[in-house]
Amino acid sequence: MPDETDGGAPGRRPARRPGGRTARVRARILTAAAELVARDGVSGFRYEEVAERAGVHKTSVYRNWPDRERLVADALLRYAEDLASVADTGDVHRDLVDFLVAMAGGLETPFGRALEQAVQPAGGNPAVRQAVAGILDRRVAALQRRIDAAADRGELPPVDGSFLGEMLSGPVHLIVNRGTRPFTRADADRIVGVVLAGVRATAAPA
Amino acid sequence: MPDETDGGAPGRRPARRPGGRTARVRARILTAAAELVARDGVSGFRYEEVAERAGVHKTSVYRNWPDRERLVADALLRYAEDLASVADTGDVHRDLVDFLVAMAGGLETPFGRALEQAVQPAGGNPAVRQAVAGILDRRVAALQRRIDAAADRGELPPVDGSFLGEMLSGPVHLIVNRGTRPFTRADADRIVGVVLAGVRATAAPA
DNA sequence: CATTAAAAGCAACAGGAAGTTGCTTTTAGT
DNA sequence: ACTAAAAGCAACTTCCTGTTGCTTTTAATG
Repeated sequence: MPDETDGGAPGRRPARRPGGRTARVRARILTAAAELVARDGVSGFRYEEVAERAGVHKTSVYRNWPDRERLVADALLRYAEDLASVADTGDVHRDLVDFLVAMAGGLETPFGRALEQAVQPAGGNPAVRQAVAGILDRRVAALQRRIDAAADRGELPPVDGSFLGEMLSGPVHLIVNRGTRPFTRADADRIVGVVLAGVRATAAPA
Repeated sequence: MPDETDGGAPGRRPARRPGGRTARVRARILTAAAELVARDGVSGFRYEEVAERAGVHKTSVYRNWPDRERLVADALLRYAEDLASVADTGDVHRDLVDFLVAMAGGLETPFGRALEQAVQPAGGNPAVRQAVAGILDRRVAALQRRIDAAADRGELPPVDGSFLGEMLSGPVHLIVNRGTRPFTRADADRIVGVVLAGVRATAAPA
């Protein structure tokens, strides 16, 4: 995650110094920020508390991240790597159900909620939103690959993978975001069942 | 101290006065708050600006709504009446597509985004969340009635209306919330097509 | 229409976080 | 070992939140 590597022209010698202490300080800040964002949401975490928790002075936080939104985004991105992946056991239905259950689990996490909040179009730097949206989309991409594989094998008719991804994950997001009831494996099973049946029926109308 | 029930029963005569000016002031505050919430999101609107926009003194806002979250909720609820309804032309598919398009239109509104934000489990008074969730759910209820009507006529197999509602509106929320591309009637048509086909296929297998 | 108390207006607070600045100290890179 | 980049530090200013005591308006009541 090199963000501010030199301006560009190599001419200047003045020696930037991303090593050693600086790197340590930045890492601690990001960790602290991520924890606080997960705890308090995107709005609601405080610079001073970040500094305190990171064991770093307030000004160091401000000077490294003059933009609050960027700090949030960098913190989220740093911890966004552990995303659910999609297995390929040969049984599409089962693989998709597993994926949805894993995805729901991730979304229910405080951290997942923070990510979710960060992509909301209301409020927030557009650049940040796009960055976070990108990492969420990587999941969909994995899903799409799995679907394409199934289509190649004839398990499914050829379909638009991103559309199918939306059909599958939309209800999951809805249920988890509302938070009024837990998302269960039975939910995932019903969703996948209806969507796959629907895709098969509409693609091959007999 | 005969019948000085200050606390509970409506017996107390000391003349509360919800009429006239008070009502006007409260209405102006709610209007202003709703506009600002729509513009700046749930977090990000300021009491002082509410007061200014309402042409009312700051303390009047604070004294009427000591709780920030309650103010937001009341403002949202006041303007949440104009919700999309579901027609019944006899053609389920068409009715549902119309509904989804209308719903997407509502969600794309700054106001819709604010509502959406208010139900997020992260951050925010649980009571408020539940209130807002309630009004969003009224839409689903209308949807459910339409579906039940179709089932009665044999257009659809008997299904769990709330499940169907989630299947249909989930993808809409997802697409609109991401905000990366516009939601079109073609989207709605595809969604309804797949879901209805899926429901028919899974309920009447073979 | 006069009375009266509820509620609005007003001004002056305290408190806390955001953000800035000038200076000193540490330390990475040569 | 030297030097400048970056961290620490302290002392600000600014803005918003939330509160309080007092004055003025005005809705409700008779």
